[in-house]
Amino acid sequence: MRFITRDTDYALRAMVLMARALRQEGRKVFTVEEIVLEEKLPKVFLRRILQKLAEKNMLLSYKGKSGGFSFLVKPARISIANVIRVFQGEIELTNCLLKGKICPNRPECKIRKKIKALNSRVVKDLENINIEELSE
Amino acid sequence: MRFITRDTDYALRAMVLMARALRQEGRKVFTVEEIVLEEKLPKVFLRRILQKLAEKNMLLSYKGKSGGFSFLVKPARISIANVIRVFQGEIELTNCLLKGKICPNRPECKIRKKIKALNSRVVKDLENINIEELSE
DNA sequence: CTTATTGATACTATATTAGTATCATTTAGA
DNA sequence: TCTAAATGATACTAATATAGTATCAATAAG
Repeated sequence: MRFITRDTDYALRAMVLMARALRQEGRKVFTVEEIVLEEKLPKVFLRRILQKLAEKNMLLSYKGKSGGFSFLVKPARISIANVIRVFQGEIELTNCLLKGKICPNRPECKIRKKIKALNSRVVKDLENINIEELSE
Repeated sequence: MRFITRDTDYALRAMVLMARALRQEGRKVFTVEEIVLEEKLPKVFLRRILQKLAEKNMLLSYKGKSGGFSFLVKPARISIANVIRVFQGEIELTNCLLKGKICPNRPECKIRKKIKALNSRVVKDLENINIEELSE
């Protein structure tokens, strides 16, 4: 089962790396190249990922020579849930039941309700894990 | 995000239907055709799904004329977790970190530990929702 | 025996995921 | 001012997973 896709995974790793260097060495700006060397990730793919995080106002990007990416939001305020949402959309365990096509006759389906309650807990948990603590 | 695939979804619906008819009318054996008519599902696809449930010893199949499927295990003892496992394998939110390829340098990765704890809770929750109660 | 059923398996279609290629734009610094 | 190093944007390709169809074999009730 795929819960976290590679987009999300790479984004988390890149930011965890950045958060650690920020805390330990005060380093703020990272190029894609630097992160790729540390983490051994596909370069252009990671670039697009960081671009998206910048577009979503988690990171700040600097174009041109000696450019790169830094945090716009403090690592402590970026949760795993936030990152998942950027790349995978809303966290939704009940996809099977919410679309008319698949479950047209069950407006008050029990499976749905049960899974929704579970979903809320999962989301809450994911909201409570942030990049800062992951970097410690 | 895809948590429950259509296999799992159809399997749950078919069994919920069967459990309800069993409780309400004492009906035990259902043909694929009957379930398909009620739930509007693709026939051959559902057949394969029920075959798999039989293979995994949740259902019992009867071949030949007036054959069909019945429960081998009581609906109350079949959890959503059981069904997910049949079609999607072990419930594993940390697929991103457990495969050597993707995360070779982090044997004690923090993200992994956190998500593992979350995973345990999700599994526990899914173990506690069964077909019988879904049919009520 | 015939027919309605499941068993098994090969095939196809579609969607998603993962990644590459390429060119445009920006900007620091020689 | 020019160049090189960086991100921005977008189109393309490959691999994988998901969802389903088609078909024939085996079985067993009546």
